[in-house]
Amino acid sequence: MASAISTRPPGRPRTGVHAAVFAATLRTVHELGYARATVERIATAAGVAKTTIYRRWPSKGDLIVDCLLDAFGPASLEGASRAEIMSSAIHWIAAKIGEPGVGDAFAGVFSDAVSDPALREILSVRLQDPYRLALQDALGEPEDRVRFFTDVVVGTLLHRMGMTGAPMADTDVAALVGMVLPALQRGSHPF
Amino acid sequence: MASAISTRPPGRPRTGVHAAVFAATLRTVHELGYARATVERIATAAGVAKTTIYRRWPSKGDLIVDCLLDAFGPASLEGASRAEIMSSAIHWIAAKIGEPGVGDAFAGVFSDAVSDPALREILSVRLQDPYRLALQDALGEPEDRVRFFTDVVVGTLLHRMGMTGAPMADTDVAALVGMVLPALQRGSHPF
DNA sequence: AGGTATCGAAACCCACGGTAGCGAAAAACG
DNA sequence: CGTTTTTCGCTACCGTGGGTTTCGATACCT
Repeated sequence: MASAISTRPPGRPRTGVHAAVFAATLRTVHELGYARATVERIATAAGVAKTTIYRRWPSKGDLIVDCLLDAFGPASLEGASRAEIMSSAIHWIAAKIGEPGVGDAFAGVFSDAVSDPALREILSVRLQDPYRLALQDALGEPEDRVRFFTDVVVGTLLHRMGMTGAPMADTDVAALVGMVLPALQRGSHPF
Repeated sequence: MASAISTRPPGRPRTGVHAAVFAATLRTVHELGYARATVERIATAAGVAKTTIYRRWPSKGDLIVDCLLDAFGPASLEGASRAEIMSSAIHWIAAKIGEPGVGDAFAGVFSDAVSDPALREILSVRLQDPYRLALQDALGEPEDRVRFFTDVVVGTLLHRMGMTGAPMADTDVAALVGMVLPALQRGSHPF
């Protein structure tokens, strides 16, 4: 296969624009809300043409998911015991969702995904699955249980965000931890 | 104030169309999903003109909220103990969200509300507040606690619905109950 | 310089929420 | 019956936003 990789293709190279677009996305979503954060406005805020955005991301949903992946970064999942791991994971995702723009963007794509199976697939596979698999491994819990805990934690945080417009306060996050941990310890038979 | 009520106003009376529109709304949302359930399509499915819909409901959000109010009906909130009341409430809302069209409509309007403060107000005041107040009364719990439980229960159910496209299975609803009840019993200090 | 691929700008298409204007139909009243 | 009043369905329309197309300009490599 010829010289394969590492040979720079001919023509004008792409300008590195991901970082600027991600920053502009979060900033715009934070200032205007998800619905008013149009691709046009995001492009303008990033100092880039709308067409350039669509050359890199096939849809607004893909852009947001990539932006969230960049904002979340790798999961930490620290802790000596299963309880500590779960606790730190909840605090971690709550803090991330609390960052300006991140929560709005997350709730926004999730909303769009409800009636868009393709976007739902992207959201599920690219954003949630990696963290879910890491959690399964760290906790030694089966897939369904981790999915259940994910529904509870992320669902609660997003519902609060969606209804009040503000991220969940620390005391409530603590209450969430205090509610999930016993269920984790009890095992898979809460009856 | 003259003859006040009970005097029939002149002119052509309105055709009773609410029931047909509500049914058409749930059916259309169930078959096509929230995003494809346009007002135009709902009107056609109800055998009514789009303008007639907008003569009765100021926006699509109001229509959906009214439709959900009609579908939910009054809360039951039966049970001898606080635990039984909470348990029956969770099963009740889970069953309602599981009805064809209801969950999709709920998740859809919730999604729209994320970036639409006016719609969020409608959703909060007309749909959630009545049930929340009834729960506060029945459980004897303060507002913040009931809001927290609402976030957990509704958030979890909607997150599951949004990610999988299907309502939560009974065993998972039971697990949800098994997670919430101890927290309810523990009182407001889960530390 | 020549080849190639990207960039920005502008025009465009389409779907959808929501509005305006109109003639027709349905009731009440004389 | 005709007049009045209100609603009906229909069609045309507007604004916005996601996404595409086209085209000249520009940046890189050989």
